[in-house]
Amino acid sequence: MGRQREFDERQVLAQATRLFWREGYAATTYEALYRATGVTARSLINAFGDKEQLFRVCLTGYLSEIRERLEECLNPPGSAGIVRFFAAIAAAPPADSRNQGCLIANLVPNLPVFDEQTVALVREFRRCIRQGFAAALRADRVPYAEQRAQLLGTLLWGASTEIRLQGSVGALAPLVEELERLVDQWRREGRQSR
Amino acid sequence: MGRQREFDERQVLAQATRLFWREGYAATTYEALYRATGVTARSLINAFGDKEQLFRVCLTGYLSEIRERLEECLNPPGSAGIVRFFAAIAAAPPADSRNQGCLIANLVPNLPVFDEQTVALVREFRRCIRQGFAAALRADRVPYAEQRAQLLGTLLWGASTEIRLQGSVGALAPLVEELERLVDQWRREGRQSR
DNA sequence: GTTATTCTGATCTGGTCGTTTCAAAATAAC
DNA sequence: GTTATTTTGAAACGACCAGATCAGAATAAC
Repeated sequence: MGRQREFDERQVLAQATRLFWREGYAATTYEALYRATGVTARSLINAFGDKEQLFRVCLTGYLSEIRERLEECLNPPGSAGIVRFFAAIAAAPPADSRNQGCLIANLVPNLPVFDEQTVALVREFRRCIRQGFAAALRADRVPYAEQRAQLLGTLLWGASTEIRLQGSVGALAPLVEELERLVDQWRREGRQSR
Repeated sequence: MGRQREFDERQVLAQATRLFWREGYAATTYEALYRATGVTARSLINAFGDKEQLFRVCLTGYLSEIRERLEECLNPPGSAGIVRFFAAIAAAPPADSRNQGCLIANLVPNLPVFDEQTVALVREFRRCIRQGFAAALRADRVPYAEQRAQLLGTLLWGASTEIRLQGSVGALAPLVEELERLVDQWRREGRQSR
């Protein structure tokens, strides 16, 4: 019923996500969104609600992509999957938005300006990562799995900062290499304690 | 010559730093600065230049404080100092601004809005941390010192994110514990390879 | 075709914020 | 005391931005 929408929601969301990713939430104006998507502010608000709600839709899509990627890497289960996950991040093509760091990590310093639902998404992201890492470590009977999963989760936040500061995922290679040594060591501990 | 300043610059800078730390650069308005310091926008601009220049003075003070703290912890030299450094961060009193994460790490996601000189400060911070960590590892003949220093530096960025997300340094305790195990292990490698 | 509903584009509005202007006040040098 | 210089407060400026209003266009149900 009524006039039908003139734009493809998925396409618009993808481009909006890219913009939010590169410029940040606050710096992304409706005008910039219009330039990037060809959709006017009025229509965006009509379709998705206000700016933060639109942003939240983008965040939700991002979160499920990450979740998917994490599950892929952690299959077959085991701590090697953690290294695969970091390596996959470090392998983003040069023009990819991922060279801007993690979309979700980037908003942590600005959390006070967001409402509860958005904050909840950030916490969900963290929980998801930490839980995945812990399961992977337990699969290899690595001791202190929870604590080490926390350390790896913290390291992932840091990797995002590092990427954002460099503007590219390139500098992550040595980190992945070192991470591999670390996880190998933990896996050895797991075999000994069996 | 001329009328003398009616406020104590150091005191104002300290309070401005606290405000920037808690609210972030963009969210800190001149009016908030006035409420916190009693100094009007006109006077601040007169004394320190525009908002970003004022911020940069705060950043510079913060940077030298961190540098000092790092040197303290890394004395006597050795990898144990790294754990001391992280532990010192995790020991901030509840009302301390440090419960808001690292002042410098917090601006990385918003780097595009800052000019070259401010970005340079961020890079200087990173260089300083990484170099300190590497020297500490080399003192114990830990192998892969540079790469591992990079990993620890990345972990420090992540710790800031974690603190900022939690609003307190409390959740850092398990991380420090795990870090101690990790550094101990590296030190053992150093002794073996000697 | 009619009606109701939804979308779209142009234009406003209300508000915020960083910075400037201007004049007055205060002080140092002479 | 006079002059030159600097600081201060109030008000105003100019830019920007998120979201609202409103009328018109398009479309689906009937």
